[in-house]
Amino acid sequence: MKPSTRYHHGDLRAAIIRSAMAALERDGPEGISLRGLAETVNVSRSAPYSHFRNKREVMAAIAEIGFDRLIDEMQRVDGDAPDARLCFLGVGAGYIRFALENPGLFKLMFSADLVSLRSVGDLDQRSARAYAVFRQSLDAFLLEIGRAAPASPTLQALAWSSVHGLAMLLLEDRLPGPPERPMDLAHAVTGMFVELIESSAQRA
Amino acid sequence: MKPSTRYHHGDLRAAIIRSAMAALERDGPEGISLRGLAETVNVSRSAPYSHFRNKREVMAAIAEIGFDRLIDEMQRVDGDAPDARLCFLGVGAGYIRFALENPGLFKLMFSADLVSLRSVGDLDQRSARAYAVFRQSLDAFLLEIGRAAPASPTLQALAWSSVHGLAMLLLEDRLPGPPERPMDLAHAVTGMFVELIESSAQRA
DNA sequence: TGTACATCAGTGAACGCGCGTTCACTGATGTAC
DNA sequence: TGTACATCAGTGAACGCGCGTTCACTGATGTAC
Repeated sequence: MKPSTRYHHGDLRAAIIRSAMAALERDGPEGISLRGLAETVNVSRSAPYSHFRNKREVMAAIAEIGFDRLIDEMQRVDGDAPDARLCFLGVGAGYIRFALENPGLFKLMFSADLVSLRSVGDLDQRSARAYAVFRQSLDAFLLEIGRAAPASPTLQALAWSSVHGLAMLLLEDRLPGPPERPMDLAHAVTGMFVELIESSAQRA
Repeated sequence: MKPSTRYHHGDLRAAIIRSAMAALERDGPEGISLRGLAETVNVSRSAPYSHFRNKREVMAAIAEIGFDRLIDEMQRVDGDAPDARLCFLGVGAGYIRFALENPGLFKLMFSADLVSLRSVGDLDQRSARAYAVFRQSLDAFLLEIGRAAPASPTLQALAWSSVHGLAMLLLEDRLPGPPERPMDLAHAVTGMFVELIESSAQRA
């Protein structure tokens, strides 16, 4: 049985996406080429065009999966306690862990040049869902500590920016004195954010 | 007088950098090519190699200038009061303003793929200086409100991440419900960060 | 159960493009005498 | 002041590369009769 000799691949679409994911982590978002993907999957250069209209569609498909995985990673709470505080900490840490473990994918997802959300409905929707997960866990935490429940747009932006910024800086190695255990820093930073919110809530 | 016909350009190095800056904001970091720069400056394709060893050196030179400008922008404090709190707010807002006004340059400066800091001594040094400006204004602010003066690595990372993350999300248009006046959000977010620190300081 | 046929995933060659970089060269400049 | 010459910024052609995409095609598949 030589599956690589078959005329019809079987599930080329899935194979291309799988290969694209691998290339993404190997060479980064810029390193992906349809020709390269086709070669990896042992298929002619034009074969991918039976499943995708163009390169942008492939990139969008990958980014879509990326947002699903990001959601999974955020919801994989560390502890098991249904404590809103721990839950929010888990979401924040999950966000950063996802970025560190899938740097290429993360960069792709958050690069306007590479994937323009607005043009692809499904992608836009999934990115919104990822954001909703983050926002809801923030709101639940606020509620738990007795503070004005739906976070203001400003607080939302501050919380999201903190996690996203730290992920970005760690990824691009732009943090002065880069930590040898990045996730330790991630936990420390999210922990400090939570403490700041808590102490400010006690005043209100 | 036809300066474009001269055999020797005069100051090709500066002209290339200037042209690169323009291309950066027009097409983004990926859109820059040495050939394109040469063409813009009306010079042969190989001419740039009299001033730069390769493309990486051009990118590094631009990024270097970028960090200098970032420092200027951070130090262009809004008010005139030598108030450490206002100063820190100005630094944070300056950081985000710089990113919004020079998106291509900002992305280049913080992209590990495009410019590897570690390999270029001068660049590394200037990026460190930019970070120092930020850290010092944070420390001054902490001092002013009577809190443990040199910020812990965790607090440094949180502060830097907040500003950087917000800049990045605004730049890549990844903030849900993108604000029509981004700098208003920038001021609100930095303002909230400062308030959180102040209220937590009152407890200690 | 057997055969004609429509479908469409995959082929292979080609189009046209832009890129970084090298190399032998040329011509302007300014310095030493 | 005038001239020989070293220097080196800039030329132009070429090398070799990888890319996205198109197009007429072929061969496997499965359905209708």
